[in-house]
Amino acid sequence: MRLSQYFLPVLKENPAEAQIVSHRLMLRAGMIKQSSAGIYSWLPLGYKVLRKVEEIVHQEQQRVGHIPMLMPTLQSADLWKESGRYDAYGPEMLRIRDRQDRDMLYGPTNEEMITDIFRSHVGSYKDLPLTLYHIQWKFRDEIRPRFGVMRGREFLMKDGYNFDLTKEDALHAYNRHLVSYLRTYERMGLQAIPMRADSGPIGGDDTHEFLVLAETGESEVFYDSEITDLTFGDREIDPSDHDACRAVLDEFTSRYARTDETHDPELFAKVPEERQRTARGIEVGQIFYFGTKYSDAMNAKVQGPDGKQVPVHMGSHGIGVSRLLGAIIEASHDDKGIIWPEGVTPFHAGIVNLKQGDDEADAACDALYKSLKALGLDPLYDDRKGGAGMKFATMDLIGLPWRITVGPRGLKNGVVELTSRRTGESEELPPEQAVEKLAKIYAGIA
RNA sequence: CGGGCUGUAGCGCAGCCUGGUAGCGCACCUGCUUCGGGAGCAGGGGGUCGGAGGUUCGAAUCCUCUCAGCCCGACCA
Repeated sequence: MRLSQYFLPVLKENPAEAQIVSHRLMLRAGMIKQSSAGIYSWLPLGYKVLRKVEEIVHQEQQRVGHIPMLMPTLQSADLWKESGRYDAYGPEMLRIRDRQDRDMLYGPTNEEMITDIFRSHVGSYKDLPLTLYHIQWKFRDEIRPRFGVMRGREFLMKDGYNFDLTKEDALHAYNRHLVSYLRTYERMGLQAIPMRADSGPIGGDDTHEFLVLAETGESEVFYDSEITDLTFGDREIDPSDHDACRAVLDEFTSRYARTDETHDPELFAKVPEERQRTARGIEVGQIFYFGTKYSDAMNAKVQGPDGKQVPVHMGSHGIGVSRLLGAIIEASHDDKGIIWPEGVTPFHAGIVNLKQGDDEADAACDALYKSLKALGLDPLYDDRKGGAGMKFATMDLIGLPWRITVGPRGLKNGVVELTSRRTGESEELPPEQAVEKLAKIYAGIA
C-alpha cells in the first residue's frame, strides 16, 4: 500500500478522553474511532490488525479440529427464558423489542443458541465429540465502558462449545482448548498465563482464565515466577491424544497462578518467597467445563451405545479478539508508539522515501515495494511529500516492526537502511539484501 | 447507579469570573523554498461556542432544564 493512497488519519496530539496507553495509541495511530460509549468503528489500520488476530484464532482452532460456523448477533429471548438466564443475566444484557413486540436481545454469548442447534440435529453418541465455534460480535451493556477496546460494550469474541458423551471426554476438550490457546497467544507475541478463575454467570466447575501481564490490567494476579519461564513453542501435540493434552495442562497449571477472585494467601505462602509475584493482568480468554448445566436445562440429549438418552457434557471457551489488540499494545509499545509483533503487524515493513520527487530515490523505493510484494509481503510505502522527521514519527507511531529507509545519501553507496522498530538497531545494506532479510524473517509467519 | 469534572474548527486548548457579536497551536488548501527525526515563508478555507428554554438592547459568557463524554467507586471478557 502506498501511504498517499491509504486512509491513515494519525493524530499528533493525545485525545483527551483516552487514559491508558493502548487506547491513546489506537486513536493516535488511526486504528479506531469511538462511535458512542464503548462502541468503536475500526478504521483501515485497526481493521487490518483485527483481521490478522482473527485469522490466527481461526487457524489455531481448526488446527485442533474445531469447526467454524457463524451465529447471529440478535437472538430471540425464548431460548434464554428456557435456560433461565433471561432473568439471571441482569441489565448488562441489551434487551430489544421488535415490531411484533417479540423480546429480542443482542447476544452477550451463545450457549443457548448452540445448544438449540445441537439438539435439533444431533441425536446419537456417534456424532460426538463435536466442537463448534464462531467469531462474532457480542454486546454487553457495561455500566461504565472505558479503556477503548479493552472494555467496550460491543466486542469481537471467539466462542466455542464442545459436546461430549462423558465427563472424561469433555475434560479432554477442556485440555485441548488450553493447548490451542497457549499456541494462539504465542503467535501474537503474547505470554498469556492460565490462572484458576471464577466461573461467573456462565456457571460450571472447572475454569481457567488467560492473563497477559500489564500494568493497566483489570485484575490483580498472584503467581509463582517460574510460570513466566514456560513457553509452548512449536511443539506438535496430537489434539486427540488425551494424555498429551493433559500433560500440557498439568505443566502450565501446576504452579501457583491466580487472580484476586480465587487467590488463596495460604497456598501462595507455600511458594518460595523469592518466586512470589504480584502484578496486574488483562484477561484475554477463558475456558469452562460446565457439565450438563445447559443440556439438562434445554434437553440436549443423545442416545448412548446402550440405547439410553443421556444429556451431553459441555464446555465453552472464549477469546476476546478485539480486546486482544489492546492487550498486545499494552504489552508492546514505547514512548514513540506501538511495536507490533511480526505475527499481527498490519504491514510487514514500512518503506520511507526521504526525498520524494528525486528520481533515484523514487525508483529505488518503487523497486523495493515491487520486490516485497512479489514475495507475498505487504509493505507500506510512505510516498508522501514531507520531511523525514514526520515520516519516521508516523512509522514509529503505527509500529511496523521493520522500516527500510531510502535516501540519496545511502543510494550514493548503493545501500538502504533496515531498522528494527523493537531494538532501534539499523544496518545498511543493498536493497536486494534488505528484501531477502525480510523474506527470511517472515518465512513461516506471513 | 453514587461522587467529581468537561463539552468552543478535525485534534489539543484559551476566552466565561467582570455579557458587546470568537481566538491560538497543530492539522487542512494554494504557491515558492526545503527534504537523514513531527520544515520555513506568504496567502487561504473551516466554528448555529453540545442542545432547548429563560434573563437582557445585546449571551460562548448569567439562570433553568436536558444530552453526551471523561475520572473514582460498585460491576465486568
